[in-house]
Amino acid sequence: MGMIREDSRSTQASQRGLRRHLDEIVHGDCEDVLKEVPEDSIDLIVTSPPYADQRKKSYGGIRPDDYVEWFLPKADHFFRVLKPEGTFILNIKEPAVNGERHTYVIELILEMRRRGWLWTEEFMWHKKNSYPGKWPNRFRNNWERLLQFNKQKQFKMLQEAVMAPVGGWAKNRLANLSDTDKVRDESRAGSGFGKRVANWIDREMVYPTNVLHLATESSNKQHSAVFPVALPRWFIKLFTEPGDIVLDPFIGSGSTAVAAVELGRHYLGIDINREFTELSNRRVKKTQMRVPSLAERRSTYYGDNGCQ
Amino acid sequence: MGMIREDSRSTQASQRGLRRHLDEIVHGDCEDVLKEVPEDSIDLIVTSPPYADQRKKSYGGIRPDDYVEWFLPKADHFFRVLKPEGTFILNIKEPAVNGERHTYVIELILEMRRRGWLWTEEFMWHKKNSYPGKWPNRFRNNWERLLQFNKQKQFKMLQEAVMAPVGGWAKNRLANLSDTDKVRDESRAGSGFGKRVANWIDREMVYPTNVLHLATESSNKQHSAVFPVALPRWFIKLFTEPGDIVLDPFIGSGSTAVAAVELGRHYLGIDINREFTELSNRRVKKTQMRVPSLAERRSTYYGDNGCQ
DNA sequence: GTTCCGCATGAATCGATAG
DNA sequence: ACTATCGATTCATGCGGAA
Repeated sequence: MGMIREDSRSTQASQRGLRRHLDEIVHGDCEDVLKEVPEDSIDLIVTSPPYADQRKKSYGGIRPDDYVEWFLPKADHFFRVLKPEGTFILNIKEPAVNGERHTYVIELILEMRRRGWLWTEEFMWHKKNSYPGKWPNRFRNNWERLLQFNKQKQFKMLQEAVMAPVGGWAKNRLANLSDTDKVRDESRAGSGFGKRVANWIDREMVYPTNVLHLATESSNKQHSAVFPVALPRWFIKLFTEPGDIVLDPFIGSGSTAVAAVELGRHYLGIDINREFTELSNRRVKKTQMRVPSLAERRSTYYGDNGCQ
Repeated sequence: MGMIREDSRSTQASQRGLRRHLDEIVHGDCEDVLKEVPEDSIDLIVTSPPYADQRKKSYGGIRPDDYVEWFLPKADHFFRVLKPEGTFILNIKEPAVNGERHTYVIELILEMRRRGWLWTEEFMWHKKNSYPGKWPNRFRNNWERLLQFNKQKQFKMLQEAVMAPVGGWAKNRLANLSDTDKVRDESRAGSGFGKRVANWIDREMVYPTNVLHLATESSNKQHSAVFPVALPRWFIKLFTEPGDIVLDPFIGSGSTAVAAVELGRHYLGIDINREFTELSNRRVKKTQMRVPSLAERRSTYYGDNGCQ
């Protein structure tokens, strides 16, 4: 445990079982795949597992009442492979069942604490564009939980990496810039908007809060990613350094791997659905081709957590 | 239960024990005071009880580990006095203790369900002005829970009363228009943009979500209420009709009573701290003097839940 | 009258110090 | 070792006075 700083570089990647899967998206049950991953080797786990669902489907068909039992053995594996100073971010939200919010998420928190996890924080994801709909006894759900678990009270956290422009007009100006605008302004090294952003970093940046304001990525042509890349990106910047290893055991459409590649981190993705692994592998490959420029740009700025 | 509509008017107020305290803020322990309130007589309970605290103080000195035990007998009283179709809104948030979020809130949810409550929904209060500070392992807390409990699956809910103008959405639409579009629109008819926005606000109303964006009234020198009036106001409009009865058993600076008066509902406030009851009684008196005009104005509009 | 600047004010949390 | 107290840190908001 005294060699944390050295471990956090890619020396860990040379370990046998891990090297086999490093920077890959593997098809399989994460419980099986993780058996081949050495203990204390992962810097960050960030994932959005299949939510509990009433009806049986090929993917994500866990009944709410069975969810805790289904999840706990996997959480044990996560505990084993996570570095002592690493972090586990779990995106989850209980559905309404029988007119009530189901209790499996809060039961899961209690059970994970009994198994050694620390429930360090609960971030709130405000989903700015939520699913439409109307019910007589309920409004649309517009938020999800981002549970932070750790193995010990001292964990790696790089708060400066996610500082955001100070509140008010500055934030709105930035939020309204499109990605292409950002690229254009950065590239024209001169008196563009990007340069002024750099000035603000020195003076007018504040630490964020535990509320994240992000829109879901709506209808991306290929895949319907409910887990927007900005979400893993934020936590990867916060809890890892370049060269560290990020694990997503339910990687779905690959957002976590995309974010890891963009930020120069290693990734290990797992999914039990073969189509998803193939899809996300293609998506990550595309990212890797355009990443050299992105890696530098994104690491300098891109530090907002949405609006407010 | 078949006379819900009649009961929801002030006929209930004629019952003996209730009439004694109606439209008053009473000094005492809510467990004692509520013994004098008949069962099934309250339409809405909305409250922000003292949060658990490490240190002992005169007000709010409950230790986190003792909180569930302290709260449950009170919750039993709330259950008794609440009408079958009534709602209980509980504003609460767990502090960080020993590097972790304490679990007493989620334990309380589980215990209240065992005692017959339905955990219908969890609204999220995004506190736009959160307490400052910086710590090595944690960001500032920027949200609190608003737990909704009910006695039965069918409860009174008047969704139209809290519909909000599309405001933010309209603004974003405008912001995303190209510059040339803006110029063209501004040049047109002089008055231009602002007027169009106003038209949209008047016309397009949408149902809110389960995320509320409100700032605390901390900077208010008269009464520094961490529970802003807008919060009880929103739930009173959503879950009661004019003439209904609202209970706040930990009324503090009186925000719930102020909102009830503004909206033409009866209130019953309780607080164990005598200074608070006197303060909030004065505050409510002031509200009652200016309310006749307010009641009409507020009931027509004032329906936003913050930014969005 | 507007706009702008300064200032007080928080449901906070951690780590150190003291009993 | 365990518990109570204290200092340091930090930012959105609304008020009041000034330009």
